Amino acid sequence: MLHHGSIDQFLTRVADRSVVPGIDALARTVRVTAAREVPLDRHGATLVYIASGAAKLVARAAVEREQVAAFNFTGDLVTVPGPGPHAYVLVALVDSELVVLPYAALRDAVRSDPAVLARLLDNCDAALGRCREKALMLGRKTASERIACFLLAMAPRIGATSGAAILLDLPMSRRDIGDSIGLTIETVSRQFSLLRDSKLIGTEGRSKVLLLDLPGLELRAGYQQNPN
Amino acid sequence: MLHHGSIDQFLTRVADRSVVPGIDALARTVRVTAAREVPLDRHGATLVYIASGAAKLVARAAVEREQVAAFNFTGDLVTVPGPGPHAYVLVALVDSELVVLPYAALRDAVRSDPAVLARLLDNCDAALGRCREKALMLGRKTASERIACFLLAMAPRIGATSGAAILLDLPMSRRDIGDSIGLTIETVSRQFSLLRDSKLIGTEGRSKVLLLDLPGLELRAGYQQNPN
DNA sequence: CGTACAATTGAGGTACTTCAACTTCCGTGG
DNA sequence: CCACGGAAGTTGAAGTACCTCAATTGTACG
Repeated sequence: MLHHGSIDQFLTRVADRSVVPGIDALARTVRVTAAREVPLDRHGATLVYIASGAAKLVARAAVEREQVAAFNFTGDLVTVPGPGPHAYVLVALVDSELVVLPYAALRDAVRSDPAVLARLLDNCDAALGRCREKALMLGRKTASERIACFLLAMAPRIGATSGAAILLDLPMSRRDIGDSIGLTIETVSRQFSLLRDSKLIGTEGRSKVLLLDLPGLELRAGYQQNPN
Repeated sequence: MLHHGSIDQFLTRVADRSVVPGIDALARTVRVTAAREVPLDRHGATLVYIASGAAKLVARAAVEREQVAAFNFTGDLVTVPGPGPHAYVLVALVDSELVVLPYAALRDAVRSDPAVLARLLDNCDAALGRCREKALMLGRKTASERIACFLLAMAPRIGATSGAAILLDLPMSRRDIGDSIGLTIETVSRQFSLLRDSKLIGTEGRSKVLLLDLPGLELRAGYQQNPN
């Protein structure tokens, strides 16, 4: 039986094997071009696997007031919440290949499959951990701390080591960054300039950021060493 | 074999049965009095079941700058993150009975137990959903919207219907509320006063809040009906 | 009933936003 | 290859929502 390549990739990465009973009836492969919203069935939560590309999970607080709940990259698994007090949409940041599944139906299909459940739980734990760090940032950090936190959080996810420095090729705009960390584009821009002046980062073009001084950035981010 | 009552309760609620192999070696029952930090092994993440009481999960952004990541109540399951860029502690809001387990060891013990994994996943999904709503609130809502959101979020968790209204007996202080929604105690207090003046809520003593007008509060909270 | 702490209320300060103008980047077409 | 044009980003000046500091009032516990 023939699978689309993205679903194969999803199965081997998420289930550690090529077959999950009933998955073909659920999974749908979608190509989405940059800046386009991922089309979803809106009857409940949706699970999206990013076979390639990058996306932002956006919550609408009001017209012209959006909060980026998460950025996700190739290989990531995202759950998009269903109906609730606020509407969530997934928007591609670059041309992307995605596998889309209704979350409830998937959960039911893998109900007695501990390996897949464990994988989903790992993924959810990681997302929760990142979301808590984001909440901390949004609630109790200054603008300059937020930018440093943001860059440090991106480093392990999309950073490439470049000598002693780390190179980030950010697929999101200043507006997306601002919507993610609760600032305006102007404030984001000013803070980037300040970090550049402090020699903590270097920039190249619109999207490339070079993290020059990680300890300095961690200090700026207000990272507290866990005292234990 | 004799279990402590709280562990029994944990097992029947989380595993839907009274036995999980190896659980006795892992689980520890703890009584914590109000305002006390829950003692945890700090080698990794910890799972805490609240057999009775209430607790706040606190992240330290800096000295005198705390963010409440979550409030949890009787019957809730909380994962406390282990070492990372910021330190997390769980603090009892009232006298509480808790079951404490090292998360990694528990995960290993239930590795091939789909029922427990599914329960943990349900719990994590719910926590992630609430955390995302909190991030939205912290990033893009005004002070008055935040208070309304907070009260509406508490309603289904600890609210008691009182005629057409909902009565909340809040176990947390104004400072805790402020640390949860990213405001100072003074701003929280002022917003409570404004809501009272608008007849959207009533208050009684320090802790009791009566939600008088849910549609009005939802409007004030900036809830967007999911358009689908 | 008195004390200690929590909450409220007021006045002034500030970090970030808003509004505006300018500059840079980069894809497109000459 | 270079020039053009529009969007993205940067920088500056003024405004505002929330914070900080301070004093008062309220609440619950001994």
